[in-house]
Amino acid sequence: MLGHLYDKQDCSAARALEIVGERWSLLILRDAMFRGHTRYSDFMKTLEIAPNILSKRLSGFVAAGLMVQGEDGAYQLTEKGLAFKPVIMALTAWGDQWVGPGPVEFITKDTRAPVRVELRGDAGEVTDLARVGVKPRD
Amino acid sequence: MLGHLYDKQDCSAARALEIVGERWSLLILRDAMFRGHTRYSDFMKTLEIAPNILSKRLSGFVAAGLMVQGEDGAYQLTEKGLAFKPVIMALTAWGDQWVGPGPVEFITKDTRAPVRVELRGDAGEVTDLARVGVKPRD
DNA sequence: CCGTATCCATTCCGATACTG
DNA sequence: CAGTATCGGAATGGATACGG
Repeated sequence: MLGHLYDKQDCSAARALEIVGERWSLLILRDAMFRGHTRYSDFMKTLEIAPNILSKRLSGFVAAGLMVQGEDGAYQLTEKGLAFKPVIMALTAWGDQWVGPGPVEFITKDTRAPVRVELRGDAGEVTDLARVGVKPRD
Repeated sequence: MLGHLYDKQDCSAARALEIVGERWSLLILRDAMFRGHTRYSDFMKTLEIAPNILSKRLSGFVAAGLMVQGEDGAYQLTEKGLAFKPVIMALTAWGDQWVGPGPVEFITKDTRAPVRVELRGDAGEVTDLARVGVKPRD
């Protein structure tokens, strides 16, 4: 974890990045969420990461409550960790469209129907990117 | 930019992170997208970032096509840069729910109606987090 | 085999000083 | 105002050795 590097940023994004903003963090979460990795060695196989760094990241995720480590040593995502899925999906979709196509498509596990990240309003209407801003603080 | 650190990862998310995966990158994009920052000094005011790092990040974004620099020196987001909005929104929403509430709500600029990041299928149906996976490669 | 700890080289980052 | 140069320190990467 980055700790309090972004502490002066009164912003949810900054606080999120204190937990997942280090190198390799997002790729580890991607593999945990979408490749079903749970073991230290699973991540070592797909990520060309230094062993000490992987160890540090996994411990950090446990400390931050994104993962729990079972008695057998397996790292399981918590609800907090699983809730991070849309971030990975949005990042993947952006890379897919603007950097270069990849082999990844998101689907439901049961019906296998495609699923995408979208911007929607209260009534469920799709909202164009350019129209979206932040609500000014009072 | 990180260059080719994640090169072996045949994945859109990894390629995206080579462009936006360094420290401060996402916060700079946040300020460009949601606070309307365009000048070097704008970012210096809200981000407690070292000047050399900010310089490097902004140049990197221009090199990567996320921003263009006008003759007056202002940094403007391109379509590629604007398309990154859902990632910041998803990250903010996660931080808001799981790390601590922030003052940020997303709305449309015209009607001021709330907008959120959602997972939807082809028919527009909302899809639960836990049901989403990736389509296996052929 | 799973995972951790250590050593060292390299890269990255932060603070400050400086230039046009 | 908009950056660039420099330098010390922190984070990272790679190899290897260690403990269960």
